[in-house]
Formats: sequence, structure tokens, C-alpha cells
Amino acid sequence: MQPDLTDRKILELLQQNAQMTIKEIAAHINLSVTPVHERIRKLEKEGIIDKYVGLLNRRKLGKALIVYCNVTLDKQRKESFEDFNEAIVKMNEVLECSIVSGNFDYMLKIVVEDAEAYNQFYQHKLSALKSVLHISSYFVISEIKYTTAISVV
Amino acid sequence: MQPDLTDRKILELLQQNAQMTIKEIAAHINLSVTPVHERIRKLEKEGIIDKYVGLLNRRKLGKALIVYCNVTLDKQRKESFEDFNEAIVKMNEVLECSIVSGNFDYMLKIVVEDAEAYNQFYQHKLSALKSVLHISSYFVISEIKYTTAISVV
DNA sequence: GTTGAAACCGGTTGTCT
DNA sequence: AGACAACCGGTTTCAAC
Repeated sequence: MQPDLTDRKILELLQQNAQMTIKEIAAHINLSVTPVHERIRKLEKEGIIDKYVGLLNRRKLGKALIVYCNVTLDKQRKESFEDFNEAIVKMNEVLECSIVSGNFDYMLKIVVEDAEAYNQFYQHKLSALKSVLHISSYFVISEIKYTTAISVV
Repeated sequence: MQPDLTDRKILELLQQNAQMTIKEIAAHINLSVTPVHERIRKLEKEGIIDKYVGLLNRRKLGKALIVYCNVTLDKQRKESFEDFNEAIVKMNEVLECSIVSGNFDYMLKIVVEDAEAYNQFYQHKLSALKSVLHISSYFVISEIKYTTAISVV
């Protein structure tokens, strides 16, 4: 079932701060705790709320560099994609990987310590994959915006 | 202060599931609740844990389309960047926006309902910005990997 | 860092409207 | 479907080791 406006308000709040108490959420949307509690449970059960995670400060952990990169595969055979996908999922430097339309095959987002760490990743892990033909890397100079919250209201 | 190995194990767990109880975390890393509690408080206070958020299932909310796009500004003046940045931060279709090195200025990640919604966004919001010279859009055909967790161990 | 205890508070459940 | 109240479990703080 599709969430109504009240559900969506709850989703907006939980996307900003998963530690809000039900009481606080209830106050924000002028309800009591019971319906808020029921709605959250339903949204979790239906998988509309996928999970709750902690977001870390990259820089304070020495992961200063983000690189977006475009990858083209050697042969666009089914097995090439399968091999590449399987390898990418295991690489914890890769936060995002999607097959895209256009003049290359994949868009990746990679987080590493610094340029040297990226060089290591590039040479020994990414370009080492058999199916990879070409890679273009775009180093992030300044992160203007980053959010995990999609607009639902 | 830099987090030690125990802190990093806690961070790994909280990045996967922010709702783990302190008792559960303690069990995973063979400690009692008191030190785990103290460490988490410290990591939050130092801003190493930035925040806790709920992650939603895009598809179940009708936001089926991800588009990565490259933007080049008309004039690379300071004011052009400032205007563009300010406008982008307000657009809730834009989840990520970074200034990058290379043959264009910005990399964006955009989430919308469908191709028609992207068309509306593209025509009336993104390309409507005065400072924008050129936009290349890459539609996501298949999302292979998406995580918010950076590797810390 | 560990154990144990106590206070507190939010999540949870049942009942009533 | 929402409000109210009681219960339970986890968090939080403290003491002592």
C-alpha cells in the first residue's frame, strides 16, 4: 500500500535523523505515540524503510578522496558484466556502481584515503579486472552536497 | 584522537545497522556494555559518527530513476560557482553534487520518478540556471551496488 | 576494562473512545 | 484510527574492583 501524507512526513523526519523518538515525531506531526509507532512498524515491515545506518565523517577517518569513474568493458558479453559486477561488490572502496546508458558502461563512486591510495586501487584492483577496457577518473575537488534522503512529500 | 581497532569495529557495525543494541555490539566484539557505550558516546561527540539516518527503498516510493550528470558552467567565475552551488543545495532531486577535475565542472547524482520527471527537472530547473553551459546525462539502467558504509578496519 | 545495581526513559502492548 | 496508561527492555550513570 502506498504511504499517505502522514507516513511521508514520518519518512522525511527519519531520513534526517533516525534517532528521533516516537514522542518527538508525534509532536512534529500533531499525533500521539500510538499511531506513529504503528505507522513506522508498517513502513519497516513493508520495506519502505530499508534500514537504519550510522553515517561517518570521511575526513576524520582519513578517507579524504572521492573519485567518480566511468568504466567501459572490453566485450559487452553477459559474462563480462557478471564478472565485473561480482568483483565490484566485493571492493569496499566502491560505494556506488551502476550500469548506465551512454558512451560508457558503468558509473562508479569510490572513496579512498588519498591520490596514492587511488593509484593503488586503480592499478591493482580496478584496471586489473579482465573485462575492463577503459576507465576515466574524475577526482572530487569539493563536495557541495551529499544526502541519503529522497524527497517523499 | 584517532579511533583504535575496537572503535573501528564498532563503526563497522553501526554503519551496517544503527539499531544494534549496545549489548549486541558488546557481544560481537567481546566486551561489556559499559566501554562500548563510552566509545560510542565519544565517537558521536567527536563527530566521527556524523548522524544516524533511515534509508528508504526508492522503488517502493515511486522514485525509480537515478541519473548521473556532468555539468559545465558558462563562465568559470567565482560568482557562477556560488550561484550554482546555492541553487543545487535547494534542489531535493539532487542527492550528490561535487566539483570535479577533468573536462567538465560538476558531477551530480539525481533521483526522480521517471524519465518524464527527469525531463521536467532538466528543462525547468537544471538547465534553467543561468551559469550552466552544458549538461551530459547518464541514466542508470541497473544499480549494481549502493552503500553508505566506508571501510574503516 | 569488568561487574552489578539503580534510575530513567522510550518502545511496546492492551484497552477504551 | 487515535488517545491513554501500564509494562518491559535498553540506555545511562554510578560504584567498586
